[in-house]
Amino acid sequence: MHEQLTKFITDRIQLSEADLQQVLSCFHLLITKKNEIIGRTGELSRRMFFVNKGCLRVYYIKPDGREATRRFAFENSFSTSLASFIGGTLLKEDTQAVEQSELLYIHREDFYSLLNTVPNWEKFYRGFLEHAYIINTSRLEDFITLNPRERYQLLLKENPQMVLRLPNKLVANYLNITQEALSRIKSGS
Amino acid sequence: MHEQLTKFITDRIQLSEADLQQVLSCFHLLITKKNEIIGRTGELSRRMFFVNKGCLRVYYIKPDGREATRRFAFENSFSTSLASFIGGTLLKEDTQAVEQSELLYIHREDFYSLLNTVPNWEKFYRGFLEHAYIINTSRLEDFITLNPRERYQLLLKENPQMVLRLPNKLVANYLNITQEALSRIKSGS
DNA sequence: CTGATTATTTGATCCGGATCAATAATATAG
DNA sequence: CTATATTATTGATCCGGATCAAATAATCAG
Repeated sequence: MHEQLTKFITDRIQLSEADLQQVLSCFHLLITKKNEIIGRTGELSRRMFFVNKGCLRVYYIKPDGREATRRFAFENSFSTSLASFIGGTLLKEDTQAVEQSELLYIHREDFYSLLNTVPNWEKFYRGFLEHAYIINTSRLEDFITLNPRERYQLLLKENPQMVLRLPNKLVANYLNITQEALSRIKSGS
Repeated sequence: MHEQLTKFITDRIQLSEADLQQVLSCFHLLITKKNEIIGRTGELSRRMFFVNKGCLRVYYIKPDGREATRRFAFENSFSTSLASFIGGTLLKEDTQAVEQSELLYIHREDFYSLLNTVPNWEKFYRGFLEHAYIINTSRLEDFITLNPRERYQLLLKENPQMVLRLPNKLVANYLNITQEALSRIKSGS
């Protein structure tokens, strides 16, 4: 059950067997149904998820009820509403399992206490933060430098699985355009 | 010369006097002229800046030559093209002093070697990364959830100095709209 | 101080993507 | 398998912000 997570961690930092076991013991299994919501705006940010199987979607809900997708997380990636997780504050976004998923989650308190008990965990967290920052900055760059068609073409090039695997509706939302607009872009008109 | 920087650091982490001196000794003064460019797209990311006085602007240059501003940094904040700084890779954006500025910079190698020599520097870096992540995510949120007028109103509310201190042209660019559009928004039409 | 450059404002027009609407195609539940 | 709901496509229209243009105001260099 923990193979993928073990690989993810040991690819990034060195851990003694005891430390590894301590880390793994903090993670719990969560099986979700398709479309199940596992984090809601306004709740306290309490968990960080590792995706063993399936896909998570993190999205803002606008005042008019519409959604704006910040991120998708597929197999072998971590996902949390980090901005809230850091301070243990209220969530500003929902997290939804887009597919039937198999997740491993760690509680916020456990995550941060590992920083004190496992010597290399600080380094793991550092790498995690750096990666999260880079991903987010790249996405910000896309929005301020590209138009919708260019954003789609870039996504198709850099992350084809996302276009192939997810319904158009969600891909369009991720690109911050309507599904009608995406449909027209795809048909090349 | 190092008072503001000292305060910034000691507000965030505890350091022995010796450690503090070691950290400060890594920083060098740079006085810039107005509009001087201190980091260019394509160069290696080598420095991180602390703004003692003045203002930095970090912006992408699009294929057609137009610019897209990612960030402004005013007094008492750090600024670097972090995504490139982390890996020591090529810059994807320019950094420009928008005003005559007084900066303290640290070389990338020195910054990262402090992680090994100053016990609490890892914690400082962690806080830095967390803060940078939060800022960037908030900006991404603004772009995917707000329209130009709403982005301006939020900026005026949360960061009035930016609107008051910078030329409209730059504020508009930061909001990712034209200066004509900003002018019309301001005049309330 | 003065001329030249740069920034701002205002107006006219244009255009990409949103919205609204109607089918058609798929997916899902029972 | 079938009925129902959801998603995708296509067309018509609309609208916010871009573009282009011109006049004014503000800055800056000498």
